[in-house]
Parts: sequence; C-alpha cells; structure tokens
Amino acid sequence: MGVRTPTELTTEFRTRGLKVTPQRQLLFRLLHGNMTHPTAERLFAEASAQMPGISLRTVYQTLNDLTAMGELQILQSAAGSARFDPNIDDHHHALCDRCGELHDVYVDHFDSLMVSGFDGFRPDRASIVFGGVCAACAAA
Amino acid sequence: MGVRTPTELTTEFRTRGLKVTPQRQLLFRLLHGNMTHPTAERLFAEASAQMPGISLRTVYQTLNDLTAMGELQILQSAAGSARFDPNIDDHHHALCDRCGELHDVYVDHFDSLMVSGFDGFRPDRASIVFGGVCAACAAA
DNA sequence: TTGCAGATCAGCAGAGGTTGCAGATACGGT
DNA sequence: ACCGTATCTGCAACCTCTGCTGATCTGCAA
Ligand SMILES: [Mn+2]
Ligand SMILES: [Mn+2]
Ligand SMILES: [Zn+2]
Ligand SMILES: [Zn+2]
Repeated sequence: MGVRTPTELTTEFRTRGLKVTPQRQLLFRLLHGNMTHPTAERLFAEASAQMPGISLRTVYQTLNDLTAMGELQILQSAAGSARFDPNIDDHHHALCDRCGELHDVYVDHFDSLMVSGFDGFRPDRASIVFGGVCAACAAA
Repeated sequence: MGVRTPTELTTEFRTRGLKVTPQRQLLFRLLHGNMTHPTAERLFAEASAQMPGISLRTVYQTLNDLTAMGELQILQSAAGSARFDPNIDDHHHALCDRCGELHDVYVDHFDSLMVSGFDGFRPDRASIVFGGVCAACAAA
C-alpha cells in the first residue's frame, strides 16, 4: 500500500471515466517512487525534458486530479510553492533549514501523546513537521 | 514568557535601533494577547479602522520585522495567506476543516515520541497541526 | 475500423498574496 | 529646532495557481 504504479493509476483513471493521455502517463511515471516531494514547477521541468510542449496547466490539472483521488498529498511549503507527495502512507516530515529538503519520517504510538487544549475540538488527523539540519548539510 | 506587551516591544525596537512609529505601536497593540492567528489582511483591516491611511505594506513590514526578532511565528495556511501568531510559547495547533479557525494546543512529553527515519537529520523543533472539526462547528 | 460526444490540451489572461522600489515623511539624537 | 536616516505610502511587479477557450484527442459503441 501507499505506492501506486503507473499501471494502477492508469486503471484507476479509466475506472473513474477519466481518460489516460500521454501527458498523464508521463506524470504517473515521474511520480512513481518519487521521494523528493517535488513542486509542480519541478515536475513540469522534468516532464518537459521528455515531452517538450507539455503545459504547466496540464501538470497542475493532473496533480489536482490525483490529489482529489487521494493518490497524492499536498504539502504546503513555508516559502513558495506546494510540494506533492506520492507517498500516501501515514507519515510525517523533516524539513532541512539549509537546503529545504523534505524527507519522510515515521512516528509510532502517536495516539499516546498527551494533548491539552482541544476544548471540544475533534481531531481526525495530524501532521508533524520537524525542523532542523539534514545529514548532508550537517556534513558540509 | 511568551507574551510581549506593547511596552516591551517598544523597548526591544529601540534597543535594536529601530524606530517606534505610531503605525508600529498600533500593531503591537493589535497583536498583544491576540489568539486569533490573524492574517496580514485582517490586521490591516483592524489597523485601518483606528488609523485610516495606514498601508498594507507597512503592516507586512512590521510583521516581518517582528518575525525576524522571534516575536512572531508565521503559520503557513494550507489555502491562501499566512497567519501570524504572537504566542511564542512552545505550542501546536488545531485547524477546523469547516470554519478554518486555528487554535492553540499544548503537548506534553513530546520527546517521548518514537520517530524512525531521521537518518542523520538533527531536529531542533517540531510543529504539529491537528485537523478536524471544532466544538462550535460540531454543534452546528 | 470508424465516427462521435465529450474529455483534455495549450496558451494566455487574471486572481490572490506578498515584495521591490522611489519619493515623501517623520523619528529621535543632538 | 535641526538633520540624517529609517520608515511610510502607493504603486507596480512578482509568484503561484486557476479560469477560460478553441482546437485536438480519447474511449466507446456500432
Ligand atoms: Mn512524504
Ligand atoms: Mn498559536
Ligand atoms: Zn539539508
Ligand atoms: Zn470550526
């Protein structure tokens, strides 16, 4: 779970009555196993290298469709553009202050956390972002 | 700690060689004890009511100055504009899916959380956003 | 295989939020 | 009160993302 292959996404699009165009297939491939939490611009650049002429609009459209299907998570970056995450497993993130890299971390026993102040609020999910310095930047 | 009065902010600005203008003082007052996590536009509207002619640019400038001094936290809202938080105590947030209200929650024993995947990453802070429905919206 | 209705595409214009810039203004040390 | 310089205002530009439109392409039925 949590990793959809291009073939699975193709099937899912067809099942929902959405057409599977070459542009969409390219994006399925670019996203598959992508751990970089890329922005739309970044995916557009990578897509353009393989398919000159593809439009940024189409990239956004496909990312939005995938998000609506629950196949992508959107992560709001502090500065600038949204980042897209094809990892739909329950996980959290570590953001490097120096290079901006975002990588996945997994948290156990999150439910045992003691939280005060909910005051009637009913949480149904939580997202943690750790800030700090990544291994590569610490070495440099 | 965690709550700076307008007087304290005035002193801090002077200490740093920054001037204390009526515009800045008004914003100090509007932020003091403000638990609403307002946007810049919202603060601009409130400020304009008391000081017609103040510019949105000045509001942003002062909020940025305060943030650079560590007297404000910026919270990147998923959709739209940033929200500013004068509460600089270590705390986290609950975001209502219905009305967008953001309120403070406090977490104990955060350090006891089991996190895997840091892989050399050195975290120095963390921010949790709980998603769900607030008490007021659940009642309606 | 062919043809059609409707989905999708590229390209561009525009919205929303934030920042850069330049000339006018005013804080605050003297 | 004066002056030097930080700040203010107003506007234009910027960045990211979405709306719109005519042309093109896809999936499906025949
Ligand atoms: Mn992730
Ligand atoms: Mn807060
Ligand atoms: Zn790094
Ligand atoms: Zn609510």
